[in-house]
Amino acid sequence: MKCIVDCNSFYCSAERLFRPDLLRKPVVVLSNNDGCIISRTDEAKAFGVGMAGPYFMAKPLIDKYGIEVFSSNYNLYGDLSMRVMDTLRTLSPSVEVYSVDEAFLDLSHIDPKEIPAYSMHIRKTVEQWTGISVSIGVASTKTLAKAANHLAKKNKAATQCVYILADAVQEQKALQQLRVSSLWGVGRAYAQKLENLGIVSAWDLRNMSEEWAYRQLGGVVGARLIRELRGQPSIDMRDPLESKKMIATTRMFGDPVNNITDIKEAVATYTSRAAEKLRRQQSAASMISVFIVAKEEDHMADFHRGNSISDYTTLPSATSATHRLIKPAVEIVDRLYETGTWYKKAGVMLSGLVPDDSIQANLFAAEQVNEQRLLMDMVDNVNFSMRDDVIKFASSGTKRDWKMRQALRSPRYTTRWDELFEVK
DNA sequence: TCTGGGGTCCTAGGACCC
DNA sequence: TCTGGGGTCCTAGGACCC
Repeated sequence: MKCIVDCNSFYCSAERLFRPDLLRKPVVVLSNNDGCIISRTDEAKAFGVGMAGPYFMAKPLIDKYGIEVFSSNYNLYGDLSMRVMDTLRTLSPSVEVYSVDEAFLDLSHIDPKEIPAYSMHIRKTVEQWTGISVSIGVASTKTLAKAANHLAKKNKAATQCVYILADAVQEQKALQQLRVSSLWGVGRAYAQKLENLGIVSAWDLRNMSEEWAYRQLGGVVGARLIRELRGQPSIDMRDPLESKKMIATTRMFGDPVNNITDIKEAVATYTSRAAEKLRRQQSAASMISVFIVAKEEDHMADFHRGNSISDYTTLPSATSATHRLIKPAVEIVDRLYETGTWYKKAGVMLSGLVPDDSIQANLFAAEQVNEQRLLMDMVDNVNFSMRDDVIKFASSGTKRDWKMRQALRSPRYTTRWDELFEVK
């Protein structure tokens, strides 16, 4: 059996951990730049606060009901996420971290009769060890486990946050209750298409043929979805050692920017960030692309499809050295930038990733390459152990007008000595 | 006035090769 | 003057996820 463990309102729960006064109060957490609501507690939801909606639109509701608001604090969430995942790894030999707040567990080592008790044990252990409450779904496939999890969350009181689909009868009952739109793998576009075709419940979809799904729902992906819904495992557990195939760092600016120096500073900074991620997984990149997005005049326009222009450079040889990536990145900015235009966002993407050959003392690499790698390791270590970016490249700038807004961030209780939680 | 960031997989279609 | 079939590699774009 496959099990999904999902932290309840993760970012909000993380904030509450250090603010027990907010325990049963409505709380929301905002995206970078304080733009959207990306996490909300059940209490906030009950007041009608929507998910992923713009903050400014929910503001009246938030003020009216005195909802507590936080800017996102990724240092805190990342640290708590690690603790949750470490706990899960003591409970199953096979754990796939699916996102910052979710993991799949293989429970084939547990006797089927023991699964309800074991699931409850997982939930209680994580809560006791980390203070984070989780919801659990268990079923024969990942997709059905996600569906079970959805039902566990929908009625926390009755399910105690655990829902198990042990046989075909329970699967049918569950799928009949779910709309297609809440299935894992069915997004907005497909949900609309399916409902137009009169396929409303997850059970309706389960009863369509694989060939039909192949034609209507994106080829092999659609056919696989049908098999999963029928209880035929078709999405395997992923190898935890797999590394990323692309690394990106992209941000909205705090305020729109119209001079090339600011944009180059931002791009240099994002490149440093991306290069750190690259070195962490011991890869080197052979291609770098940069995009910048102009601020559109029409605010009603679909903001996700802004006027993005991009270009890329293929590097003479794969590298993970920050300075060798920054140079081509800012050269791309020169090609893209148009005088007089206001820009609101930029991003850097590293691809064509290969294992880094220049790691530590590689006897076969030129001495100079090893030196670069050692320098980078040193920079990473200092930046990790001290504060953000104690050491940075001059091209990243020092004043950073384009930096994002984070007006309401909580202290980094668990990762900064000077922001530790104080007990009086 | 104000709408996030970081990923994955898949398909279609063009360029090129023999 | 006529002009096949099969394969690979690449990019762009669409769909999805949290």
